[in-house]
Amino acid sequence: MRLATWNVNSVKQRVPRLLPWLDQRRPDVVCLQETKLTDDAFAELLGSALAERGYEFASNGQSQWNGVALLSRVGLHDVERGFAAMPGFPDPEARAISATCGGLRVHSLYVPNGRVPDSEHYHYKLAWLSALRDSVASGPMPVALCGDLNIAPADADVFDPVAYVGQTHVTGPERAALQSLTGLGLHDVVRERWPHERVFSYWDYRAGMFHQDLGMRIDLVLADAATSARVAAAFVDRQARKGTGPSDHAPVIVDLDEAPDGDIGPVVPPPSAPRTPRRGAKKLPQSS
DNA sequence: ATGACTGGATAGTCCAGA
Repeated sequence: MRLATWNVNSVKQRVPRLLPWLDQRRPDVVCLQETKLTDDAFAELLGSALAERGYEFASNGQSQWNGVALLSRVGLHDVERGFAAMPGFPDPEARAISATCGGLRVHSLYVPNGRVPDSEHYHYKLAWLSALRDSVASGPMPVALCGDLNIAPADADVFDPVAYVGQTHVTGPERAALQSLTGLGLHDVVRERWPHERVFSYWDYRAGMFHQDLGMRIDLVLADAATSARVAAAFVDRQARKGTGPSDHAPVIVDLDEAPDGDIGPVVPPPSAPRTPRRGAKKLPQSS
């Protein structure tokens, strides 16, 4: 099962990148963040294109800001928007959706930015993460938390740790909140696969930051031990950050081998299009 | 150069992102 998460920075603007990416990468389950559309507008924009590709979908959106969604062609059951005791600012925001897909409880998360350490937004971020932790602790297993966590887990996850001192995404309390999540027994599967490599998932649009690979790794997949033991490949799809009209985030893709007790796998057969790469296509980083 | 880019809402520019 191929699981992916992507902060698309407006799904309306990203349609010309999202649909070809679905056709090329053929993920079974996709977590989207920053869709920036209401649920009605999301269904209107993508409903038929997703159905053609065999995806069911569920979104939790609002106009203008935030918005998350799940796409799946391995089932989409027990959809929950938000989570128990999720704080608002002050009203609840569209930052979380979860569902059971192919036997896995999948969460698509867009953690609040935090803006400035010790600001109201920052404390909101920490409270939101704390409530998420409690919700996941009492929720179903196996589980994968996927999305834009807006925290760089370690100094190696930012291009210049010195430049980030005093900024959000790297502060002690944010990293402690992330550790409280992984303390539930969840594994940061991309970092475990690439323990020493420079791996980023976000690059500022400005000043050629992507071209210079000056970014951060803030888009994460956190999976329980049994699921992380199924990881066959885990990587950032940098190709999706290149070219015309990209998001400022790249997708994170995780391939899971079949579950020992029998993951039913895709319920919709893949289209018969050839899987051979284009001539001149560049190889993606693979896990073996 | 407390900037550079992009998106959304708006109708001039401002807020937000990270």
